[in-house]
Amino acid sequence: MDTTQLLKGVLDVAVLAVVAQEDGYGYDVVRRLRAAGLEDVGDASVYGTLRRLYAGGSLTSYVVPSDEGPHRKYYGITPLGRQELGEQRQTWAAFADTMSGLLAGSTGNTVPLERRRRTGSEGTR
Amino acid sequence: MDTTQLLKGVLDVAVLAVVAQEDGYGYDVVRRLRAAGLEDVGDASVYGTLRRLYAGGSLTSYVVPSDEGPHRKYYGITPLGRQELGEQRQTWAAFADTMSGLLAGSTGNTVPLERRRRTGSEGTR
DNA sequence: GGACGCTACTGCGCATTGCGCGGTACCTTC
DNA sequence: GAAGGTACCGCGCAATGCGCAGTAGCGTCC
Repeated sequence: MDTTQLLKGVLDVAVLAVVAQEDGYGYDVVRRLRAAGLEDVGDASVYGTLRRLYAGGSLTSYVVPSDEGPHRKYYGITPLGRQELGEQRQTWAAFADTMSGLLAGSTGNTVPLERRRRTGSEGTR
Repeated sequence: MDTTQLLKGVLDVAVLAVVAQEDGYGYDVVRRLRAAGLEDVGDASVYGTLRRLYAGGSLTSYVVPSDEGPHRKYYGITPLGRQELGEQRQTWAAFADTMSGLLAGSTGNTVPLERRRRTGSEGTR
């Protein structure tokens, strides 16, 4: 449902990854992200992220006038951006691993009753 | 790094998962989460999450006076919580999968130069 | 030719959520 | 009785994604 919160801190890597594959302009990056599976990503979020990454030195940018439509602000990844991407990917991998471990403990419904705590259930005191 | 943003929207599942395994009180849940790998989780975040989940009906709570120390506010998972947990786990799995696919595209440095420069973006024309 | 629609980007303000920090309180130990 | 670990709460802040409105170029349809 609310995949929105899951994007926090991940949009950066996602955008970096997409741009690293090939330079792209905002509108295009949005499409590519959605095509990649992040279907609910908002365009404003992507534009904002691009600007932030650019401001942080992870991306460069150049404007290309379009024949059919408004100009396009292309973004390309910088060495710093590539480095960031590398680190972030690792951070993500570790994090995802941790989470998978955590979530593996409870299969949603099947719970090893053996270790059930006697749940005191003391009355309210 | 700043794992803090990655926790967004995930702390909920994490806490649910931990409590689903066994009832626990705030201070304890914090320890368990940290032990599970979320070492940087703040206690205030956990307490807040517990309260939020409780308010949402995913958790029940009962106070147990402790012999050595302050009282402990135990939390247990409710059927609704278990359901939430199940859904969330799936959401997470799907999301993680998407991300892994996205990040797989760029190995940080190795990029298939072949597809460089193009962005045709098969416009509707 | 004006309305409409798609492309493309920007700015504004809001909502969520994790966190630092300070405060309260209980209990044990030196 | 001061110190320290346990245990919880509330306040206010910061980061970030998003909806929405606005601007603008260009093509199409009636």
